[in-house]
Amino acid sequence: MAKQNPDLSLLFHALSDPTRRMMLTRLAQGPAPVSELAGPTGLRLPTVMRHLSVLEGAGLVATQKDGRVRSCAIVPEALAPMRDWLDEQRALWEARLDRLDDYVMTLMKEPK
Amino acid sequence: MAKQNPDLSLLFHALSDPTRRMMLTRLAQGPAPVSELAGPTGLRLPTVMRHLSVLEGAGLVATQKDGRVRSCAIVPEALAPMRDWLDEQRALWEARLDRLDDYVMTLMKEPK
DNA sequence: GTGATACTTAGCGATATGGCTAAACAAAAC
DNA sequence: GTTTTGTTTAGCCATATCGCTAAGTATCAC
Repeated sequence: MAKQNPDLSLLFHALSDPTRRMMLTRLAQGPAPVSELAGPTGLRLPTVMRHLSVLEGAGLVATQKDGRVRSCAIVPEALAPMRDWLDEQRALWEARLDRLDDYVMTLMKEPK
Repeated sequence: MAKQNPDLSLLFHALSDPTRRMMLTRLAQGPAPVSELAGPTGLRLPTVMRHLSVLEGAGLVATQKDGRVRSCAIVPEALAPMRDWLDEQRALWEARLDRLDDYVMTLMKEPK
């Protein structure tokens, strides 16, 4: 089986961890250095670094180093593929429900 | 750290695998027995069963057994929490951008 | 230049994940 | 009642994930 949309896999996987979602939510309020990101999690810095790199790998967060401080910021457009998938999926389901409607209508109009 | 929304974690995790997304997409066309679900994946049945139970655990799929056949169907409303999270997150980001605008405006209006 | 600060790298341990085969089970089909 | 069909369970293997500590490295403050 082909890999088909590894982006989505990375994205969903990045979001599947509460710590990472917490970090994202914090970053939604504005950029922050790594330690400030780590604070609320109660986790050690290396652990947080790992989560951060997962978020970066998924394209959800961009970072840059300023002196000895690494500043982290959210990448708003990164969620677009997820939204697209969601919409596409909903469209498929609705199409199915429509076809089901048609089918039922056909049955009802069936002579006898 | 508290667990905060394990539902979301389950949901995102379930969606982070291409095989599971493929299965979902197939199910969007209508209910299917396990073997039909397995076919396109090229994976063995026990493997597919595992994926299926992850999807079930996340509430994305409901199944029922009819004789020796297990019929699987999508649960459309299961994606709602994800959509909510997405919207909430977008709201946060937009709020932030608004505040940034305000800040910039304040700076511009600052008398000297 | 010495020390504190802010990461960063290396590496370990426990558990989870994703694939498999082999063997069991249960309902149909014959 | 035996065989086929459609799962299901048990268990193995390789790799990935998530936490940690300990020991770097690189700036900044004195």
